[in-house]
Amino acid sequence: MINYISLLKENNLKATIQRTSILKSIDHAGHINIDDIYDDLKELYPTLSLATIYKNIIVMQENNVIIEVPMNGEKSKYELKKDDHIHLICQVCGKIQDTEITEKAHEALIIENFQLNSSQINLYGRCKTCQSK
Amino acid sequence: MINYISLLKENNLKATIQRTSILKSIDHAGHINIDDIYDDLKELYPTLSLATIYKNIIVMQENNVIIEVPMNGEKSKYELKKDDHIHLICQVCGKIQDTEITEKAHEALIIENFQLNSSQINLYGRCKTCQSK
DNA sequence: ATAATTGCAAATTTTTTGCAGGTTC
DNA sequence: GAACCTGCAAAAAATTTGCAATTAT
Repeated sequence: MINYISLLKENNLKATIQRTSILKSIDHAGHINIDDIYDDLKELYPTLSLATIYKNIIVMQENNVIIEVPMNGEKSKYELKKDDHIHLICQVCGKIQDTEITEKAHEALIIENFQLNSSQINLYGRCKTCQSK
Repeated sequence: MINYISLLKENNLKATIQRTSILKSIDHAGHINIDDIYDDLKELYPTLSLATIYKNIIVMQENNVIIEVPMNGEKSKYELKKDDHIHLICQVCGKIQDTEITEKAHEALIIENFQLNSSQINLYGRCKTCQSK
């Protein structure tokens, strides 16, 4: 159970209800875009504005609370900041699942003459559930 | 030397001067976004419109001539269609370099319960040139 | 000759901005 | 109480659409 208030304060951001709600929405969804965050929250917080979400997505990225996941042919999604990992994106149901970068994979991505800092790995295919259909 | 006319025709698209020019622009740049394609071409073809570029980027993606490369915090870039590969993105100079997915890396990305179809791997760091600064 | 494509302008959608009032620490 | 944050409305930026004229095959 993540404490969104501490998470924000640790990263030098004031803990407003809007920010904690956005984080909760991202956390629950795993990966979610701005419009879906808005849809998710506007019932509970009818005065919440899209502009506020946009502003906070920017500032929370800058302060390392969340990470952008750019998507092919659709709006970027966002996830809570965590160590580099692999996204398994199901082309049937659209679900995004996280999986760790194994030691073996890590070694395989050591490339000559390139000083690696971070990685973004998206694998497209069929998830377990959609394979049995 | 790529023949853009054949490339288009092989993929069921009419070879217009606008399309071949866009492909030439993408090919020369390696990875380029829509605005930069427009800037690149508008001097040579002053009547070329951004709308035409947008329309063609969509149709050329659908017909497997080009691929979208979604970018963090900026507009998507496009590249000519080719086998899956790794992008080495330099965080200093911004340059994007392609490198092949080795057999070892390929094996390391075989993940249980996921039927892999294609991959998108972006590695962020420092290119060779920027390391020696 | 036919069907598809272009370029323009207009419409729509997405994102950013300015600022008065409110909130957090 | 100082600094920051929110929500609104308006502005700006990005993308899509409709259609008459043009072009590719």
